[in-house]
Amino acid sequence: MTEKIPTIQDVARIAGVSTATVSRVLSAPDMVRARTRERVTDAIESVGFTPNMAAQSLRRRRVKTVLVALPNIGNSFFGPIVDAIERACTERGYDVLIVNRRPDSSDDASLLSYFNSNRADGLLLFDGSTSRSNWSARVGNRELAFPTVNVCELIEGGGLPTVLSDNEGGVEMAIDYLVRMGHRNIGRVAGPEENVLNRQRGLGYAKALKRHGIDPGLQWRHAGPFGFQTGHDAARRFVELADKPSAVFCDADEIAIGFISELHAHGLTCPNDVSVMGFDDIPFAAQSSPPLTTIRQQHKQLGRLAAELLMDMLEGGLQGETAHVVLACELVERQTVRAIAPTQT
Amino acid sequence: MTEKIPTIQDVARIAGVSTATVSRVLSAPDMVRARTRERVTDAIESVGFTPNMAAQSLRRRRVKTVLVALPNIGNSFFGPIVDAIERACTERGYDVLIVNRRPDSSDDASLLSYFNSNRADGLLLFDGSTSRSNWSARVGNRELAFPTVNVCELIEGGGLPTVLSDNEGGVEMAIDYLVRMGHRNIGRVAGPEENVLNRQRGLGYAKALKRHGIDPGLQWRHAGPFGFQTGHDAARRFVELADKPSAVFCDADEIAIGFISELHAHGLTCPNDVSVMGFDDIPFAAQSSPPLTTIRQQHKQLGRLAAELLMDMLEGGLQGETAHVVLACELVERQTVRAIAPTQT
DNA sequence: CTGTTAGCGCCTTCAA
DNA sequence: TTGAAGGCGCTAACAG
Repeated sequence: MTEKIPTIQDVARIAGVSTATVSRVLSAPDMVRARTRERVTDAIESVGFTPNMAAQSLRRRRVKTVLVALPNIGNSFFGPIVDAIERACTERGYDVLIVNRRPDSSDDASLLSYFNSNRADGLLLFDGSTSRSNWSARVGNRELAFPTVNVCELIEGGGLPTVLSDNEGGVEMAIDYLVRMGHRNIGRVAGPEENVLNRQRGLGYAKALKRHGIDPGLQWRHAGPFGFQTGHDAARRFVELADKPSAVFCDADEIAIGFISELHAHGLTCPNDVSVMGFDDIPFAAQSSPPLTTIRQQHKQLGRLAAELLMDMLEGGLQGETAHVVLACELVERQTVRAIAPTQT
Repeated sequence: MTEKIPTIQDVARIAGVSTATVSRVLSAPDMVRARTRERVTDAIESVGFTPNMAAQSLRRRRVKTVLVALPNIGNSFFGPIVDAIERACTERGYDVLIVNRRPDSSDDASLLSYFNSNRADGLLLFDGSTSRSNWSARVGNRELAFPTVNVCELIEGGGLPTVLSDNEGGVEMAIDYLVRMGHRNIGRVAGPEENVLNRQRGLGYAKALKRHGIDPGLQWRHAGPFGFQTGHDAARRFVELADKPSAVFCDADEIAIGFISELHAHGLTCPNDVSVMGFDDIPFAAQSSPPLTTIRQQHKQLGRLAAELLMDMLEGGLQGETAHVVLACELVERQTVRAIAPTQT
């Protein structure tokens, strides 16, 4: 029944050659005479030989595997990105290992162990917690040896190659748009305080407001983790507000959608009572009612570029600088923003 | 800078013991005298030793890795399930490898190669295409040797252990509920024809309708792949209907949400003009406007049970029968279904 | 309780 | 162009 899995030895025996020749046929076919090569190929075919990756990895010291460390696989924002990563990796023969990054303390060590134990050659790291300053502290030690690319978020001062969106510019774009639509009292529901994205987006928010002569410090603000819940919380506080902003920018689509949803539960509607914008353009943004006006990140590109950059590094490219790729965002106008006649605050 | 990664030899040398002893400390500590053990532990600590998994796998013939093959990572339905799988696996020291299952032909072979090449010990397979009858054909050959658990969907006649929801019962529950709310003209937007889920859910749909004296054959129906697009298409056809059903059951939440969204674009509203139900209870279902009434699958449980079943198999449990786990669904009443006075069709 | 030994399957000099 | 041989790092008998 369960026949033994064929090894390179079996192939060699059947083809009447040495294992070295079989190995060459696989990794350097040109070194083998055509006739020999054909016999070997046939033998491989006939027994259905697949190189044992454990053995191969042990010899070659690389496993052709990329580790993807996410804060939360369940978050729909990551779906398309992981999809793109998987595609790019598969194309180049790499496997994709997924781990959920728990906030738990000593997690860094466990990520590193993937490298030390030869389970992954490189790391695609989604991590934006500034509190994790320890990562950068390790740079210069052996830790640096784990080829890593920051994706979407980044560890400031970590000195790692990075692929992310122009968060600051994206938010500016959002605010500019809201102002153009007549809004001058623009609240914000921010992401988690300890996250770089929160900072970057906050910068864009403040910068754009100032440019339009609006004091960012005077605007309503709420912050919390990325997710619906933060939107709910914000909405519950919003409805109590005496002087309500006419528009609210949310740091993430999930927050925006949660915000609108909870608003509805309280009898307010968007965009009649408030205009709302999100950030990300997750697949659901276009489906929610009303469809969400938002800033699009290039999910697919982010994933693909990060993966390719990492694989290039693994294969010896990237001799020079530390790459830092910033992708532009795009305004997606849908129906959660209403034009109003400018009033004073 | 990049110091050499320590091996078991280094540890042995430092601790003044043989590599065998170090190995024992790691896998069978009780076999080692306490004092020796401590010396070894210290040595391990001091050099930061982590066993090389490639070497370990080569010897042990197992890689402690589970392969998860999804039809579409991007689909938000899978998020929570993959999350649960990853949790369960991590708890027991398994890694999770992810592949997107492309509909491309000979994909089966590539999945098998994960086993043959010793990259994964077992497979969690999300596949419900009945056209894929070849998989079952292989059972009995070496193919069977790849320990596999079907999740959510299943390959009929594949004879593989399976973990899924009671799809038939779930849909019955939905229809019963709609009837209870006064609906007797109940359309359906189905999933892809070639998918088992479509069949199972169709069975429940027909069964429940018949039980209530309604002819399933007379109801409006539309089918398409799981995803928003199918909901859109269905809605565009729906608005043209002369005799509109008062309620529509959708085979998936994404379909339902797409349906409602497109309905709105055509000036119809839910539940005033139509009542709509979905299936799955994806995270967004609760956030959409209006919040979606749906049938909940136990995502976390599905993922966890499947993973544990597989790991049990890998570790020698499951000597006996082929497990077939069916989880109950649950009705989640929200706001997309309206009670109406019963009328005749 | 601990050490010695012999590979797991593959790649890669080094010779022929 | 091909083969022989050694070893990657670890584990699992088998001795002691």
